[in-house]
Amino acid sequence: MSTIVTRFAPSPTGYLHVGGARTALFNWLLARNTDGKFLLRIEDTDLARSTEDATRQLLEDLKWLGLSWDNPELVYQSKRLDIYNKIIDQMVADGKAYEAWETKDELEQLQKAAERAKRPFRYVKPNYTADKIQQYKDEGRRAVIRFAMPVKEYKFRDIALDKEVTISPYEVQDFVIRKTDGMPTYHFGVVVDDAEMGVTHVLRGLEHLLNTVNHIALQEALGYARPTYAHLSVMLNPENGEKLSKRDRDRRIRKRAQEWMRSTKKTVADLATPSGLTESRLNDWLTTDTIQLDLSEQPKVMAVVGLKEYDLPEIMIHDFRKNGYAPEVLNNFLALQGWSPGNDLEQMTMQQMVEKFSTDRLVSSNPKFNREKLKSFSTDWFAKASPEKLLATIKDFLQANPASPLNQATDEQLVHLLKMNEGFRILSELEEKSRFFFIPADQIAYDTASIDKVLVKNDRQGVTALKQVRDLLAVQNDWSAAGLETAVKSFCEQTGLALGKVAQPLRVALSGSAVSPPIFDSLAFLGREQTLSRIDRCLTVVG
RNA sequence: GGCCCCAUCGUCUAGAGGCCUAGGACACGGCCCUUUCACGGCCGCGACAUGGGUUCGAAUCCCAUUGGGGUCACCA
Repeated sequence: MSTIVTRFAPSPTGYLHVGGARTALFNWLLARNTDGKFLLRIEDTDLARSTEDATRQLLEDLKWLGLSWDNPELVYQSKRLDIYNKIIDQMVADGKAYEAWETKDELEQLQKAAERAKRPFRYVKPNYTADKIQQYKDEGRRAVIRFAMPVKEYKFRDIALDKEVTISPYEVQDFVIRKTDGMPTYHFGVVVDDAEMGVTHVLRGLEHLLNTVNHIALQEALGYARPTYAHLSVMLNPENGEKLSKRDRDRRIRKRAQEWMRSTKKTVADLATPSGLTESRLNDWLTTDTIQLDLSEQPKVMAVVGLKEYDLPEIMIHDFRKNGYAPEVLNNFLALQGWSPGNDLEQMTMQQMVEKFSTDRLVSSNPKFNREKLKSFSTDWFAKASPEKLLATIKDFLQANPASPLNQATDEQLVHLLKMNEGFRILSELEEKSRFFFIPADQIAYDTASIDKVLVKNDRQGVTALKQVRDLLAVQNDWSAAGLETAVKSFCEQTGLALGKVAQPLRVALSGSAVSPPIFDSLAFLGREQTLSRIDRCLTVVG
């Protein structure tokens, strides 16, 4: 039995997308399951979009997920031009490929004409005369190289679909293998590199299914072995049933902005002023689905319409990290999008997934990405995680959220916060509930609705209770959570107040909102001085 | 539109012709727990897209219809 070699071959255009991560995971799982090799290759042949920064982010995300690759030297396609050109030149010499002189514009015209005539567009090699070629050269045109694809029926087996896929001769056409800028196209790059790297199994998204015919034709022309193919289902956005896309985040913001304007009877101008964007820009964005806000504009609009980072659907791996998921949980959930170990088994460690993984349990229908279930997995994972694991995870989370006030916390305090927040789902929820501990008393923002409900309403009974409990706390000796609980509860018994009538005013006074960790833990964590000064400030606020 | 892929609860799925009165998980509903938000416990609701075959017998095999998705670049 020869070694199985898989690979992940992303193009570096930004942070890693969940779809890409899932493809990487499956390739990694297959390699680890069979004691094979998992290789990483950077497909940076699109000069306009590839950046070094993006490569760095990509590697960071892959490392965060724990998907280790086995080639110590990364393969960059942009560094392999000599190899590609040698092969391409030979193909041209052998008549297996040729120079084609049409410009992008000309090709586009042909495609449009075909669309108008309701015919599928297929490239047909024109008859270039020597004069014509000379004329093109004089115009300064540069030729691409096209592969003269043998016209015939192509068949290949797909082990994910568990079937033979047949492509008819009418579907094949001569495709570009070298662009005018001298770079190879994707089709050419993958075929050559997969062969040279000894890749035996290609697991990739279903969107590549029809590309496979180009690849096997090239393999035949070049005398390469054909790898085993498995095309994975496509993860879908549950809201519209389409492929998950970065644009989904922008859509969510637009939807919220429209709701905000409707419910508060605001105009575009009301949105423009506080966000600092122009009215015309916002108008275009609000009315056109294809126009997106860029990364610097998004937060400005979000702040105005009341959207938080974690309200947006996570699409990039980095989004999940920032929202406080553990990488193991994400991997577990991603593994279940298009694969199932059977036997009602769902929650697994990385090790279990490696042991159980098998390509014949791949599921071929497209899953809708269900974040609620992911969140539930996360809840269970955090509940079971060891203290050391929890601490490491929250520190990683804070590293991804440098602006969080929790970055001031000591390790000991973090452990404490983790303990008092038991039952939390994701770390961003813990952060949201606990950040007030680390915000100076005079910077606490009071939520007006909570102030009104808990303190002002019902003849300011809440204010009265708060004043009384302040007096009690001022002389309280035992400032432990248990001691505070005893003191406050006996106070409740004496006054006949329900605990909630005391705890909620306190909570609002300390945190500014009606939500916090358990009240006695919170008091103990803050300490007497902070507690009293926050109560005093709150009392000034309510007057 | 051409071509290709897919089709079990709202969602992710189990199911390899009789173990199916279709199992699990998430979501949802009810009750319980509770100082808030969560968490947790118990109970419940809920699916084989449709129509034809094949077979003693079909969620499972075949065909058609319908529906969904993908793809038609000098982007990967």
